[in-house]
Amino acid sequence: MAEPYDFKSVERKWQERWARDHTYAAPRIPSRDKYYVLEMLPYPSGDLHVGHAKNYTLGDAVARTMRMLGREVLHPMGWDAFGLPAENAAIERGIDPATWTRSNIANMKRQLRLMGTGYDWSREFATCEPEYYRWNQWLFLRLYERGLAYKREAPVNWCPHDQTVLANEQVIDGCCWRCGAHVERRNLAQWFLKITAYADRLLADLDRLDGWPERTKTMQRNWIGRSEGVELAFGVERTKGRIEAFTTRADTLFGVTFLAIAPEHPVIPLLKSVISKKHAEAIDTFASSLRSKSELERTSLMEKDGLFTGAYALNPLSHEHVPIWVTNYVLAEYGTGAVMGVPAHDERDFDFARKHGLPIAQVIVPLHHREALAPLEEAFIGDGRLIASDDFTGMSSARARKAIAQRLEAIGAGHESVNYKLRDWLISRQRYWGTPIPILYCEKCGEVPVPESELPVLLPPNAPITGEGSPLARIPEFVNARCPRCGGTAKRDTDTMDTFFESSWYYLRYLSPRDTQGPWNRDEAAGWMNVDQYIGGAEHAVLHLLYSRFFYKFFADRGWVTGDDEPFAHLFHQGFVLHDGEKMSKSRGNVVGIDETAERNGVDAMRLFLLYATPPEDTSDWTDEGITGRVRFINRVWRLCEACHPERSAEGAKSRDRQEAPAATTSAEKSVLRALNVAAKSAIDETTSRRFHYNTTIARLDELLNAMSALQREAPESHALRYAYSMIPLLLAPFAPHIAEELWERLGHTSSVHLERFPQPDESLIALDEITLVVQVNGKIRARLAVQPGLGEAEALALALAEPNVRAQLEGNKPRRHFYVPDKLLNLVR
RNA sequence: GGGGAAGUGGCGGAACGGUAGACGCAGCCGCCUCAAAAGCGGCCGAGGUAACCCCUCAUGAGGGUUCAAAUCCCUCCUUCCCCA
Repeated sequence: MAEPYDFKSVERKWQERWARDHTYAAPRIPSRDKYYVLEMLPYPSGDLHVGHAKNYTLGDAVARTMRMLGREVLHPMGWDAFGLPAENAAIERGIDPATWTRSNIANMKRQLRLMGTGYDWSREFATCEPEYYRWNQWLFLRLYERGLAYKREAPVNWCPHDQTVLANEQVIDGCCWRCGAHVERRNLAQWFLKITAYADRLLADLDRLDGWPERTKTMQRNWIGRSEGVELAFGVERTKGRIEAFTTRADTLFGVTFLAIAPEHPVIPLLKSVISKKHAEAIDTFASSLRSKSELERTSLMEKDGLFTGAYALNPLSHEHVPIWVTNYVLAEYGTGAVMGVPAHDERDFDFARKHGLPIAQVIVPLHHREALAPLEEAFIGDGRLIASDDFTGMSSARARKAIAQRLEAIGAGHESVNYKLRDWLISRQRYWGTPIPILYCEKCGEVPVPESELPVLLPPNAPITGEGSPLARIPEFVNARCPRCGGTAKRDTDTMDTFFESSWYYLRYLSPRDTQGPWNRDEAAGWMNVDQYIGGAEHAVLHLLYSRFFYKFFADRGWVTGDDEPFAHLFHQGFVLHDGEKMSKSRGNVVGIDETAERNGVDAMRLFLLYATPPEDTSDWTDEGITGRVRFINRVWRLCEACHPERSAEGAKSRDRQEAPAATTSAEKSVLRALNVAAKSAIDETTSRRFHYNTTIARLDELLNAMSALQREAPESHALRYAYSMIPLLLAPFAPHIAEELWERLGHTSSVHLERFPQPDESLIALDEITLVVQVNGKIRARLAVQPGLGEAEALALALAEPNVRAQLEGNKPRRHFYVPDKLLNLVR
């Protein structure tokens, strides 16, 4: 019995060799066909498990295959190192966030190497390094110059547990995305990035992103939420004030029976001048009861409620007086903070009118009707024909929307307008472990940007991190500064940036990670961008992936990047990994770690199993039985190749050159050569089509081993077998890089198999000598004919009609029609 | 409430309108062995048949398009994901 495969020492040996030789280093500027493949940079949370491994294994297999197909591959890795968990560790265990983060990075880097991934580590960086976040500050100032970063007081999502403000995207079901605490509303002065200035381009360019999953694009479209309509003004009676409202249904304007405004609406002080004291007090009570409620509660969870203000507004076209109500479901931040109430034609307005006894005025009827329907049981929300709408009566909804918009415009009471659900991106965080916002507040000069020469504004060490309030605000040496304009005393902004800021451009930093002249080198960016294949979880569909597109468009507008103004040409979302059908979590204690798996099964087996278990986009299940199949595979490869090993010394020198495929004579030999080429074709097709269903490729490798076993039993000295031995390392290289490298070396090669060319499939060796032609009668299989490929239609028909079973089914008749798919099937229709 | 994806043997899956179940896991039988493990070979959707052949049924349910549907279309059911 041959010695068993010692995966542990082989895997360690090659991981060390690859690190020593910089096997996966990419050139500064690509000289030929470049391929930039990137997995979303990880947050250094501590330990990697097999769920992470699935993501990185996929990216690694893609990178290795493309490299072997002759592309110049950039495959970098870094660390999204700012963020709350480091600070929480500081609060809970008194560990310095920087220390905690650094040790996690060291551990995770070790684990990534342990997985046998081929990254260009010379490009590694962590976003918490001053050399990185200085460029965050630099980019912030560039946005600031253009008016794309601005500060304003706004009601914000406040997490009472993490004591910080959250972006809308970080509020999940009314709760904090990180800690799950209930989110409240508060008013604070905050920094925003004006992503809304790019709303139209972010939406329109989705249509060009052919390499993105449709569902991700749909999510972004919904998030941007473009709607076309009319912005119109209602005059407030007995005042000179106006209330602006946006509607997509201008055709229902004559059906307005009330106006709903947010309790925070700026018109309220004006209303108070014309209403009774009792009404004014009631409004205040109502508003204060809502102040701490989250948006979700107000718009979805709470019952629609409201209060008549005592004031009336004037419909600009019908000149009707409509009561003004404050409601809990209209939000000051959305649109104009006011909504025209049309109970007959809007579900929410209908419910509200019923509850509060407001009139329901029908102005739209279905196209085939001429008069109002009997009292409505529910709102009629469809398009139709207008009734009771002055001279717009009789028009279709679509025509009336245009006509009414024009009339409003003519009388100066409105105009056509586009509204977006997308709101500006709030980036201020009252936290320590992030990029300080490079702004000073001078007693004389006001808001002053930190000059470029003074960047980076360093994060001070030894901050008092207690979990309450802003740590930076409690460090006088940090807060107190000189005004760069007047030299007087100034105070620093004590907020840090949302960590999504740094992850919106990190893919550019890999191109020149040590650059001191700019965030990236423009020549290298021109050479490498955009990212050819981006791989990461679907949970980032509207967060990171939208912010990155926004940033990149800004960079393109500034001329800092050239070519396409989209950063990611192709996007792939991998599915996650369960353990025995359950989600992996520390609390369940069912996390399958990288270290234990490497120890027990070897990482080549782990990588093969992760790719083999399911298509990569599907959820997969880690089971102990599942991986045994891949452990067997590895051992089987080893045994088969060891059987050939004694001949190595004699053949070694010869086998160093790429061998020609020997002529196969027996069917077992043909099977081996065919399986070899089929496997190569599968790997190439799955990669270049970007389907990445390597589960099928690995099944083809199983078949190759089966064919080789059969040939070995039959003719152990066969040249075809020896040829297969010489090719197997190349085929395995993208998926099981260690054993591939070891076998390659044992064949006598001195250079890395990962820098070799992948075998090009030979179609003539894939073709079969004899194929099975299926004969159907009326779509049901009635015979299988063993024929030569390329058989003509007439011959096929003649052979089929000679089959007894076919004749029996035809009952002596001639088929009326037939359909012939060459080399596949013949369907006879009776 | 809205949007999206998916339902195939005991299990993971394969089949990109043309032979349903590749490949693996589990199971069963055999070889090897004193024995076991490992390994190697074989069987493995359901029913009919002594049996090979062959026949019938079968891709969540029901309908449709087509010479031909797991695949395309419609309705429903279930599960998962995203958004509100």
